[in-house]
This record gives sequence, C-alpha cells and structure tokens, in this order.
Amino acid sequence: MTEPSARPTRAQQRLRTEERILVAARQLFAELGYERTTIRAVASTADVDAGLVMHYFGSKDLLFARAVEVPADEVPAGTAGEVAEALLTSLGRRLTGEPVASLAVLRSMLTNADAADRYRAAGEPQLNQITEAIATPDADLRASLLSAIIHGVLAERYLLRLTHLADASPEQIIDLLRPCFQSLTTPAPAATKPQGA
Amino acid sequence: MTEPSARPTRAQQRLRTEERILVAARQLFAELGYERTTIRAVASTADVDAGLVMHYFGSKDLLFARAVEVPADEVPAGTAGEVAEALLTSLGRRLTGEPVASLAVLRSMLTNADAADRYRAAGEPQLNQITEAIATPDADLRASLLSAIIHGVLAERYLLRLTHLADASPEQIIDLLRPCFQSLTTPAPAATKPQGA
DNA sequence: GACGTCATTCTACGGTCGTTGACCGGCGAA
DNA sequence: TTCGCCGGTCAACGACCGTAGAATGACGTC
Repeated sequence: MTEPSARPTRAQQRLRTEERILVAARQLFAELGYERTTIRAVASTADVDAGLVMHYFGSKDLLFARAVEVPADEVPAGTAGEVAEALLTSLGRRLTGEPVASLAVLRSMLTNADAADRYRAAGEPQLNQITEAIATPDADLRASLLSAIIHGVLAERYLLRLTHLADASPEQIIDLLRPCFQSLTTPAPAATKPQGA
Repeated sequence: MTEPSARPTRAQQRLRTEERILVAARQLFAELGYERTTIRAVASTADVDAGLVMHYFGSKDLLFARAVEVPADEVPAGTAGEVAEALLTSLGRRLTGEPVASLAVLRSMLTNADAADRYRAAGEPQLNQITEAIATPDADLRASLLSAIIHGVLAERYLLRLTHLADASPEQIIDLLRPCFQSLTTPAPAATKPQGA
C-alpha cells in the first residue's frame, strides 16, 4: 500500500528522471535538430548530469531513438474518397497539436540518417494503405505526393513558422487542401487531357 | 592577347580557386547540411588548405552565404490560372535539375537560422506575386500552401530520395499536381459545402 | 635583377562535444 | 545493523571544430 504521493521508491525515481530527460530531449531535438542538440544541454534542461544521460541511454543516438518513439497514426483503409477524408482528418489533428516527438524527427530528418530512416519507416505503412486504396499504376506516386504535401505543410507551420501557415486554423487549411487530396486519391479524373503511357 | 589556354594570371588563378571552393561547398552543404559540413572538408574537396577558405571567405557563415547565392525563379503575374500553370512550369524545371545551391538551402533550413532566412527571402517575392494573382482574403494562405507543396515535393525527391518521388518523371508529377495547383489558385470553387465564418 | 604583393600552406589555440570511469551517498534487503 | 546495489555527480580524455597568424614561395612590376 505505498501511497502514491509519498516519497517515491528507487525504481519510480529512476523512471521519473528518465522521463524528465526524455521530455527535455524531445523538446531540444524538435527545436534545434539532432546536430545542434547537445547531451549537456539535455542534461541541464532535465537538471541532471550529462553522465547520467549516458548512463541511462548509452549514447546520443540511442537517446534520440528513445525520445522520438511515437505511435503511428492509423489511416483506415476504404474507398479512395474515404482515404482522402481520413488523411484530412489526421492532418487536422496534427495541425491542432503536432506531437513534439514527430517534430523532432521532422526537424532532424534532413541532416541525420537515423531520423530520415525513422521518417521513412513511420510513413511506410500509411503509404502502403493509401496505395492500396488507390488502385492505379501510379498509386505509389500519388501516395508519395500526399505524404510530401502533408509534411511540407507541417514543416512550414511548426518548424519554419511561416506566418500565414502558422496562424491559419486547421479547418481553413484542410478545407483548402481537400480538393488536392481528392484529386490525388481519385484515380482517373480529368483536369486537362491525360495522356496514355 | 593572353591565350585562353595558356598559364592563367594570378587574378584568374584566384578566381578559379574561389570557384572550386564554392563548388565543393555547395555540394557538401547540399549533401550534409550546414552543421555537418566542415570547412576542412570543403577545403579538402577543393584541394586547398582550410586556412585559404577562411582567407577568401572570412567565416563559415559567409562561405555559406556566397555558396548558396542563386537567382530566384521569376513567376510572371497574370490570372489565377496562368499563375498556376507558371508555377507548374517552374516546378517542372526544378524537377528536371534542381540547382545544388537551392538544395543546400533546403537541406540546411531546418537547422540553420541563416538558411531559414534565405529560404524565406527567396520565396517571398513569388509568394507576393501569387497572392496578388489570387485576390481573396485567404490568398496569403493559398500561396503559402503552394509553397509548402512545392518544397515538400522537392525535399522528398532530392533530399530524402523517396523512391517513388525520385524515380518519377517531372511530367508525371506536374500532371498529378495540376488539379491541386488549380484548386489552390482558383478563389471560389466548391468541392464540398463551404462554411461561412 | 631586386622587391613587394599575394596565393597558399602550416601550426596552433581555445572551445565544445560525446563519452568514460572513478567516486559518493542513501535506500532496501539480509 | 550491515552491506551491497544503484541513482546520481565529478573530472577528465581524446577528437574535432572554427579560426588566427606566421611562414613560404612564386609572380608581376620597376
């Protein structure tokens, strides 16, 4: 019957400290990217010694790996139109409050191979599901374009903070993007004359 | 009448060396980003001493500034539809062979404040022109979304090299993107019921 | 032919980083 | 009470970085 608010056990204390370090790491990786984030700065933010970070996580790479673990957003399968709407809903959620761990990956993926791999790995299952929903030869490309659009918007809103994108409401953005997503998930439509290949 | 192929004068030699350094710097900045590119590596790639790079360019920041100077792509004004097509043409050109200097900025903008500013500055005049062409209250946001899409695609194609995007032909990509650009540049259309606000 | 200029190299300094290993002190089991 | 485990700190090492400044040697000018 250990009281929850009493002095924590040693194991609890360790977990608590680990979590503090992870929170600090996530924040700094998201703000500065992998390279410019130093273990010393993470330790200082978490109010511990740098050696302790090493002791618990082994290396900067492993710390990054632990810090950016995040459950992938499920995109349920369905018709093309349903997939488009599901993607928009998912995007709306991410535009409301993108998890800082994802931002850390997004910020670091252009300069850190590990972050790039994570980015790929995180997007792959969703890409496959989108690809299945759009049953055309160029489905892969369409899915990749959707991914590029989503991440381009997130990067400019949260990382670059381009004012028009950072200030806009999620609804406004997804409303403007809806026709894009619909055209990209709709196999055969026609804007102008398509060419066979 | 100095023969072009004869031994170069001292001034010519200097310019030639500077250019070699700039080429090496552009390549490394584009490949590794600002942080991971070292002056020593640039010097080594250009077959000179690191001190010479400092002597000519003053600092790593100034070297970066000189290396990524690139003339902005003009986007002529016109009707919304014309702007959309002009943007697609511009994108097609960049999908055929994006200049390495732009890639250096793109790669570094998430981790380097200077690169981020350059990115903003390079996009601003085009954003303004697009905004003018789309005369709606949300024109800023539409222009920003177009920018986000373009750069998202370029980043995934050239920097992350996501296979489907890296292998696709420019024509294929811009054909798929055309409806997107048209819907974003067309003020009032309707995909689903819009809501007043 | 002498001399100053300048492209270029060499050496080194100060700082920071990731990482290591010794060390300390309190908690919990025996 | 004793003692070992373990959360946590401290000091230091080796590598690498940006940068500075002296040294060198060839070129162009007088």
